[in-house]
Amino acid sequence: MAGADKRERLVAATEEIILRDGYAAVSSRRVAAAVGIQASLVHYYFPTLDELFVAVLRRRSGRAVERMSSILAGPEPMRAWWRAASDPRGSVLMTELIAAAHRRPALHDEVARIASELRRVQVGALESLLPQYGLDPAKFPPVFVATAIQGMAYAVVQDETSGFDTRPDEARAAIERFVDVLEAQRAGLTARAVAD
Amino acid sequence: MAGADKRERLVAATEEIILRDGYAAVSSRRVAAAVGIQASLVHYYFPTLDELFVAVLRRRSGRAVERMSSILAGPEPMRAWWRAASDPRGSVLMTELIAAAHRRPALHDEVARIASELRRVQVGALESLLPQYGLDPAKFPPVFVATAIQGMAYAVVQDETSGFDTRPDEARAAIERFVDVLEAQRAGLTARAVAD
DNA sequence: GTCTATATTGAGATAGAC
DNA sequence: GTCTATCTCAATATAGAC
Repeated sequence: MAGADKRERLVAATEEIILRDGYAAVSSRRVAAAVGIQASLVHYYFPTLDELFVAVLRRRSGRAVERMSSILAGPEPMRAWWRAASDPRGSVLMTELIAAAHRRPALHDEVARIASELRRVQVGALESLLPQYGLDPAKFPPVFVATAIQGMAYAVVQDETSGFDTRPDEARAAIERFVDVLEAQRAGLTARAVAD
Repeated sequence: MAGADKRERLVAATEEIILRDGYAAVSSRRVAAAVGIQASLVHYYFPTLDELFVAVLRRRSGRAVERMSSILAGPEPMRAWWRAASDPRGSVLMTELIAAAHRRPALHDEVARIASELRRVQVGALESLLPQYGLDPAKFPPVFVATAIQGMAYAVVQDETSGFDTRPDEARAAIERFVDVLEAQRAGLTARAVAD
């Protein structure tokens, strides 16, 4: 079988295990079983488990910075950002990878690099976007807004996927109504700016 | 040695291990070493590791609901809430326990119970508090506000403790300035209400 | 590339002496 | 309560045949 294909299947299987049972459930045996091969072959493709974890991260967030840039340059940046941030699979996976990075230096460095670049892109875009949304950057600086979006997405997804009875569906609905208001405000404000 | 004391020391040691290296680093051997006893004695006090994890949770959040109630009934509810939510130790510990609960049903049920009760108390208090802060519950319902506080605390603490270069210190400062504004608004509004 | 076999380490948990 | 000793299982990783 083609090596590239098997690599891909191993990474995909690992992602599924993480999503289903958490990062601590990942082992060469279990990944091998999911793909239908022997455990030692996992080590042929990924000599250490750390490299497998890093591959899972890269697969998910390889184009994360570019995607975030295009989201922020698109027609409804806030709505698109919220949608991307509150995607259950992506959010849960990142939470798990960050937790796993606790004891895996290679993974930690990679997560840190991506987190830093994403924040840089977000802050840069928000500097010009916030006034368009009618938000005063003196009151709500870019880092505040970025932290709020990311944090609320974490909280909602975690409660949803963990099955906590904290009314996360109501929270999600309220957040989306707020995004509606923001996008409507921006549409009004930018229309007026064009008219001037 | 007194049994209660040793139990307490085991739970405290487990908490330290979780905070330092994550929940996956907890093992009977490692906890025993931290306390200076044999691994088998850990199983004498906590027959299964699940019970040890639950004990860590109970120790931290045994009075969590009462504490949250008194925070919300205190003089500056938002400030106190933010301070409690953004405490690094508590936040990291809860994140790890929720992740560990992924594969530990007993722990999951206990976390879910506490999360649900906390949210109920928070929402109940916010119904009367939000107007005092000048926040329209139609725009920002209690579940929205509760999710925002908890989520932003998660995000800030995670970036701070993981050492991510996402400018979490600036985010924390901006959030605290916003809390200042909210508390000042409430002070003004409630003073006016008393004057009427 | 893929396998079998194995070295090594550590895990959770139990038995039984003291 | 606390220990030593041990069972059983699974982990990462490597060696070497094919």
